[in-house]
Amino acid sequence: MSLVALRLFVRVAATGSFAAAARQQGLPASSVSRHIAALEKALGQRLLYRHTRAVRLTEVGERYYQEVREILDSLDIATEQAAGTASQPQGLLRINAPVAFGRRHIAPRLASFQARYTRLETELTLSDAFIDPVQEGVDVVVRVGALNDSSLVARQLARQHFVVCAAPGYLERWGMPATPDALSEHNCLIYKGTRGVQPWYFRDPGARKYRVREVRGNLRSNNAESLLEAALQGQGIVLFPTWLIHAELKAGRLTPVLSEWEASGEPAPQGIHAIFPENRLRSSKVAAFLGDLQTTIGEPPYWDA
Amino acid sequence: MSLVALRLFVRVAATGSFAAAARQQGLPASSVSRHIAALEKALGQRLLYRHTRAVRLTEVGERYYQEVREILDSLDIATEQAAGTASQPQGLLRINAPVAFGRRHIAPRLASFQARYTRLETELTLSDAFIDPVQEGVDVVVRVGALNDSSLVARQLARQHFVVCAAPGYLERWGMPATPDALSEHNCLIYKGTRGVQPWYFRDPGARKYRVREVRGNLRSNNAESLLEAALQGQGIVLFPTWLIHAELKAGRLTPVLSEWEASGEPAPQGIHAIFPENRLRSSKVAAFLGDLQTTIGEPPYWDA
DNA sequence: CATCGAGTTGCTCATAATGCAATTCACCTA
DNA sequence: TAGGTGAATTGCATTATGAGCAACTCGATG
Repeated sequence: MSLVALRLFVRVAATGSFAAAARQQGLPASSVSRHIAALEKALGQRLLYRHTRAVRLTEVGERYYQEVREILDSLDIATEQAAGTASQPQGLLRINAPVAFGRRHIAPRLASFQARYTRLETELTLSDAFIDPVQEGVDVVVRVGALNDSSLVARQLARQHFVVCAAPGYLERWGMPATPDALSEHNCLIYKGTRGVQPWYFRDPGARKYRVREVRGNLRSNNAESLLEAALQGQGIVLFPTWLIHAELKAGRLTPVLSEWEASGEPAPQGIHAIFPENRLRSSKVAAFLGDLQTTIGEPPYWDA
Repeated sequence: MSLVALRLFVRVAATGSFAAAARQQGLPASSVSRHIAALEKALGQRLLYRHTRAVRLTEVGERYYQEVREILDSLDIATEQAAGTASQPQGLLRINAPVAFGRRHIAPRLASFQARYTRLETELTLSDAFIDPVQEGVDVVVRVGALNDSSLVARQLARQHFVVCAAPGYLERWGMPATPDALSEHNCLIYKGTRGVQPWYFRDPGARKYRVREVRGNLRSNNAESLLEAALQGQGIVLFPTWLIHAELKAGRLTPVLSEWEASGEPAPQGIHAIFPENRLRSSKVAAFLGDLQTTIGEPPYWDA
């Protein structure tokens, strides 16, 4: 019985696919198949139902999977601690983040991060769909907004603030709205994602609750950067989190609007979180990354400072 | 990093010797050396001080050993449970017992035990010196008498009773002692072990405490069977636990003496115990063996019935 | 009905483990 | 103090094990 076989089994069980496990481990699918077969032979027990499209765990496979997963995690932690005593974190750190956030705030930080931890390789994947770190075998997942899952640990990296803004050219031409209600007279470029049109919330100075204001415009998109591009060209007013547009604000290519009112794209304050399986917290790789990220982002985050 | 390397490391750490680990796993010592070296290389850390005679754990080695040992145990349990669902316990069961007890009460039971669990191999080693199951890699250790160690779990198999007895020929010739005090007029064959001469304790009918009686004789030995042999030939009176001499008593080759007095070789009642590491309790091999042993011994044990 | 993706199997090749022998080294004994 | 002994390491030839590639099977999808 070999460790690789157990690792592959865990990956197969988590992903529900031999091919996915093979890709993650960088092995041919045939090896995966043979390793799993060897494992089953050693146990004298079938671990997976090979159904045509997906692979499902047997009853004993399910129990075995739960236990082996924990065991391998413990082993990795123990090994890492033994290896890491007096030395740096090493190995492979797999990070997943949303495309926009990752490009702006993760990728630029990786150079100095890796310069500091030279023995660390990183694998950064950017995707906007939610990723289960367990299923994908990822160490840290960065997500913006609501947290739904529960079996994972989340650590807040920063609060998310929104600003309403437009290009100076737009404001010169159409004027600066004086109140949120005045937005109805303006062309608002609105994000429309899987959850439908994103409402614009405003909080009056001193008030506690956000209130929705009607906004309309001639462009909606499920791609924030397209809206941003349009706004930069003076097409209209946008509502975006500060981490997304701080460079444009700082460079003056966008001008804040209605800054006395606190704006938001969500009915409640949101944060940017790092999410990971509970036991990864003890991993020095993850700890180093989170530490680096939190200090470089700072409080308040550098894009809000 | 391979499982065998980890297993070997645990064995080396437990025994403090490459050679012993190699023997236990049935591998050449060179393989052990190389596996450990590979493990250390993978960790980038030295795990063992190769001192000339013995091998000692490094500080990180010590921590790693503790963790890996538990991890491997968990893995074995999980694997066994997965493999054993709906099937019989299988694999290798390593038993250690005292020579006299093992020959009389373990070895004769193994045939029926293994007939019942056909997929189980057993390895019975008999030794009188105390054996640390962790160190020796043994599943179950049977010991008679006092329990000193603590990190292990002990389960009582039977209470130990002593009888004073002699061959009929001896009693015909020298008479039957009427009271314990009368033993001073008799030739008592006395066990003398590492703890010195074994005193003979007696408890008056109805009394609670044992009292030592002076006994003397012309033969002392640290080998119970030699004393037994001498007693069978009519040389003198012996004090022995019933499990040791029940066959001779039943066959009439030895006759109990002073049966109104409760005799003992220890100041307090003693038992016969199965001892094993705590987590082995969940092993179905061990569970099957203990179950079989307890039912075949019975309560009271068959040698006392 | 054809195509595609997923899993398995056959085959070759390279890497790694094994087992044996030789060597080193400290300790123990004569 | 020299030789013997047991333990660990190293070298080397043999063997076995896993990787990688390609061909094949089998459902599902469009």
